[in-house]
Amino acid sequence: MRPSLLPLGGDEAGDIDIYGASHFGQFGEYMRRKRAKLQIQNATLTQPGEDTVLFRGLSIHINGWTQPSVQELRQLIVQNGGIYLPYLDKKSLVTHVVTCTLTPAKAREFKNMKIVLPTWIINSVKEKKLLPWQDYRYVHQPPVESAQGTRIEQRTLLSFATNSKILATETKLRVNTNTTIPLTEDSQPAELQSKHAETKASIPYAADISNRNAQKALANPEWRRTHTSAAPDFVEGYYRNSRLHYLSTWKAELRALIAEAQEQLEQDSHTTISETDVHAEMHMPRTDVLPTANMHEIEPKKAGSTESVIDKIMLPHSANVIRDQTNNDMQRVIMHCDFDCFFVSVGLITHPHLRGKPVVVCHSQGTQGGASSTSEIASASYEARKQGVKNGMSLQQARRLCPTIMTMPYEFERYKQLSLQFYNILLQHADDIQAVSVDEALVDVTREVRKLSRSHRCHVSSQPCNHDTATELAERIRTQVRQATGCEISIGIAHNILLARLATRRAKPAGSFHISSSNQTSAEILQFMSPHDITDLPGFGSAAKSKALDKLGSSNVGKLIEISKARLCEVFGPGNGATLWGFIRGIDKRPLERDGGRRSVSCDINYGIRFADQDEAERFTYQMAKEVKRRLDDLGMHGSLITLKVLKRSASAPIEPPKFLGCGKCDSFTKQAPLYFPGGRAASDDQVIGQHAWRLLNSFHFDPQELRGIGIQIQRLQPNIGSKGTNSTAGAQTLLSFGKEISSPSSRHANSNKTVDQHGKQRKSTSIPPQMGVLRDERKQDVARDLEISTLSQAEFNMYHALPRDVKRELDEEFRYLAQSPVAGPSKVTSTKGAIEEVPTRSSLSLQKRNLDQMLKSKTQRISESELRSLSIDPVVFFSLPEEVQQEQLVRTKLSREREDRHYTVIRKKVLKPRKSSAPLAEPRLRLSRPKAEFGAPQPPQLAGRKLHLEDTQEIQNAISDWVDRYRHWTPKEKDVGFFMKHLLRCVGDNSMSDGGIEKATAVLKWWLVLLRRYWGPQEEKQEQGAVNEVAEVGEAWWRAFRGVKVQLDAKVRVNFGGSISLR
DNA sequence: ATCCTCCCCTAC
DNA sequence: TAAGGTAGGGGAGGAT
Ligand SMILES: Nc1ccn([C@H]2C[C@H](O)[C@@H](COP(=O)(O)OP(=O)(O)OP(=O)(O)O)O2)c(=O)n1
Ligand SMILES: [Mg+2]
Repeated sequence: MRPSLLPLGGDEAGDIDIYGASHFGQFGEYMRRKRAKLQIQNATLTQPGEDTVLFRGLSIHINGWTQPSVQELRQLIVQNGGIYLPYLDKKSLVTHVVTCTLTPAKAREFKNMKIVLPTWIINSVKEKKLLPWQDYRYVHQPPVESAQGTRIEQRTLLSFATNSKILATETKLRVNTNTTIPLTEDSQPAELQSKHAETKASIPYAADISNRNAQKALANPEWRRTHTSAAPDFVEGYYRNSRLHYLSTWKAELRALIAEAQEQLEQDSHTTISETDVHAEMHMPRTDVLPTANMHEIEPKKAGSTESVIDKIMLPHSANVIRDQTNNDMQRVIMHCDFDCFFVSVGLITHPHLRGKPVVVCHSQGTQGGASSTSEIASASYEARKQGVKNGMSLQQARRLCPTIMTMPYEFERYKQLSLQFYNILLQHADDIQAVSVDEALVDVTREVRKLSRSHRCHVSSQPCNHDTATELAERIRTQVRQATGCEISIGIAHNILLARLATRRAKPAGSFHISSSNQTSAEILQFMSPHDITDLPGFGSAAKSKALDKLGSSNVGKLIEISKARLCEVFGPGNGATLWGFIRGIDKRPLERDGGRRSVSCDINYGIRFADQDEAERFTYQMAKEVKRRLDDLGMHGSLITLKVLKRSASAPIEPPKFLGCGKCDSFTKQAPLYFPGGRAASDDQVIGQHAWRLLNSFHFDPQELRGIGIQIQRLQPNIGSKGTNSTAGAQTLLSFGKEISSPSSRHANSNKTVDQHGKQRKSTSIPPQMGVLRDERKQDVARDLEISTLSQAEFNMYHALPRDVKRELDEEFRYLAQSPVAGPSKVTSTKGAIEEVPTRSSLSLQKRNLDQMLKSKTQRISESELRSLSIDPVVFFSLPEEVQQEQLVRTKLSREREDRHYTVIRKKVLKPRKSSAPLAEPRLRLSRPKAEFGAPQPPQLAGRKLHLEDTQEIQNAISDWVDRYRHWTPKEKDVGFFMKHLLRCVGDNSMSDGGIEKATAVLKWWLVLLRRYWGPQEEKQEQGAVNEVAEVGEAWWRAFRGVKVQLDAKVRVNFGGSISLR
């Protein structure tokens, strides 16, 4: 009865990576890039002589082992005027590849290049003339017999195509000369080829034929001004129509929504449980999953049936078990739920007459574009898929495969609506849920499946229940979704995410499929895995496939199972290798992902970018900045780091790529800078972002006409002052209100009825149960926390515990002690680690005392401005906050202060960057929401440890201003001064060819001087002693630091250049 | 060792 | 004519 795990017959490996093939035209041109070092080394090798022109204009790469050696060949190339390319990357144009042997993967990669034997170099040098490379062409021998006929055919075609003369004078050698390729103007060569290439299409022939349709359109200046990035409202219009933009946006919204629901639930359960005993828990009102639907009837505590009591008491425990321990992985029940051809399914509701036909959703409608539309297909119906049509293909490609194809327009609003209904239904059944995308989610339904099983056993007494309750539940969910949305979903079920996802493929269309850990032996699971390709595994795509093919000889899971874990790690990296090793065996221990809070906000447009001049580019950049700012505002965030990304047409790409107004093959560049606002840390400002972005863009000095894509990313995010700071966004708001329409439902009686139940009002057992796992973690942490807190004064201790739970958790996260074990450290306490026991010194006591006083004051009366300032809190900002937040802020700041003063090692929960859990204690890390509200002012003043951006005067001034300004009430930290000095010293270093290094250092010092005079002018002359007041004391410390740095710099300058730096 | 930065890669 | 966006995992390699 159990489903077979053997591969289905029928379609199989014809896995053409269509998306990869057309995606940005970058194909599998995968090459690990290394930094420029080698190229520099190389430059030093060059000996420009008079007759070194043999290889002039040629860029030659040497692949793999060669005879003679790479070094020798390199020397020959370089000495004879050629450019040696140590690595193939997409930014350099290679003309020839020299090799003795080629792996099949490489052969594919180099398919369209001139591949020659080393003897070509040697003989050319010997004869002092450039010999025809064709005579030395490397011919790849397919390792096995295999019918590679087509490929060889293509090679032949290629060599013919490139057979045209090679002039030694060519500076940029075109890899492909198009003239011999017969193509009509509407059949795009790139797509033609990718269609029947069984490998990812490499650089297509004739890639340098400019798209004539596009050229024609762009030739009209008026058209260009209204239809491309030159248009004043291009950004807005573009985003209204970009499906990928919607996909990304929706995903973020859904994740935020779910995080919010979970957070609330967690809090509720904590509160209840921590204050009550198990009995009380039985009466605990369960909060519905939907944030909006929260007030629900309290469970009529009619613990009537044994069953319900068991549920109440046991379930949290099972949930607990599920949550953390890996050895219980086999017990989880994960469902992967995914709409069948989502956009098409939705579209069919309003276009019922197209049902059963090959249909796609794309922008181009009807006969628009004729047979040559490059419009991308977002979703194809299963009828269309039978003909080979795939999501992501261009319409013209699809028309070639299926001439009768029909199109439907996008209906973005409805996608979102239906998605919300879908999620609402899933939430009714979820212990935990991960939003994968608008049409797809991973749901942990362990609890409900268990419950169903139990009740089955009850009712069907003494039957060894070979009944698949998971599938039963899946079918019920499918029915629910069908009734609510009119669309089919498919569900894959398994005990882990990997298998659930793979099961979904089997389930589709309109079905469910269960890979049961109890019914399937591990051998069967291996058998199930074996026919898959590496690209079927989540997280492994075309680049992974190339690596596998290249370095391991196969991308098939059944073959890869023979590779050792160590080898996989070598090839794919330590993390990915281990993951892959598990995946190949059907093992996947990953928990469902939770939204950890936003870390960056960005917008990119890589379509329709066609500037005529700088002005257009500038205007566009400001449009983008405005968009980014809007997104930040919606999130209530701002950030202090900006990254600009630019796509520039690759030298080898045609002016107009095959895809209409696409970006084509591009080189990509990024540059980042700190983002400063005039008044300090205000909310974001689109003009300021625009200026930064434009300045960065300009710094590349690219021809505006060559630009093909622009992106602005903001990082190091912080909540805006006074902002609620929750994850709720405008989008989430919409979602929430939508959620209200769905009544909270239930599940306790769910097993008694098969219809979508009406008793929704009765109970809410459907809600997520209290998360015992989390609770447990929290308790564990409580211990640690109390330890830490014990170093606080009693008043602080009290206040700490009076804080709202979530705030406490935040503080806890934010300030963890690394040193908790009583390591008997050396009496010297410089190594900040493990110095705990030395702490209770007099100074710390007095510190406590002082804080106590301040704490008391802050509780009873308004804290004074000067006190605030002493904590580097801006009084104006402070008093504008709600009182609770004020308190939180005070405690937060004081905790931080005190601990630092005591030389504790404080691990700041990188509020800005809580990436990897570096958590030294408490292994299962409690996942927390982002800080709710935080001051912009007392930012952890982190100068050291981060890259200093000292590219231009503006940045220099900003960086120093920021530093001095933030610390103006404090003496500068030695560490920061040292860090700063080190950078300056490097500027005037001997080894670096730093042109302008001295100037830069001088500029820095000058600006520093300006600031010091501004703040502490009077102290400049005073030597040591006689600090009249605190301010003067601080000022003198700053001046001392300045003089110290100046002395060091002077010393080094004297050595390296003679003379000293003049600041005059 | 562990961090940080600057990428690449992946997914829908 | 079409609307190839985006957040986040992870790795390489340098800094600390
Ligand atoms: N290259 C792509 C892939 C997907 N999508 C959009 C349209 C899809 O309908 C939706 C969901 O993507 P899926 O991968 O789930 O594909 P479908 O739902 O269309 O088909 P199925 O899930 O049945 O395979 O995302 C898109 O716009 N472009
Ligand atoms: Mg789908």
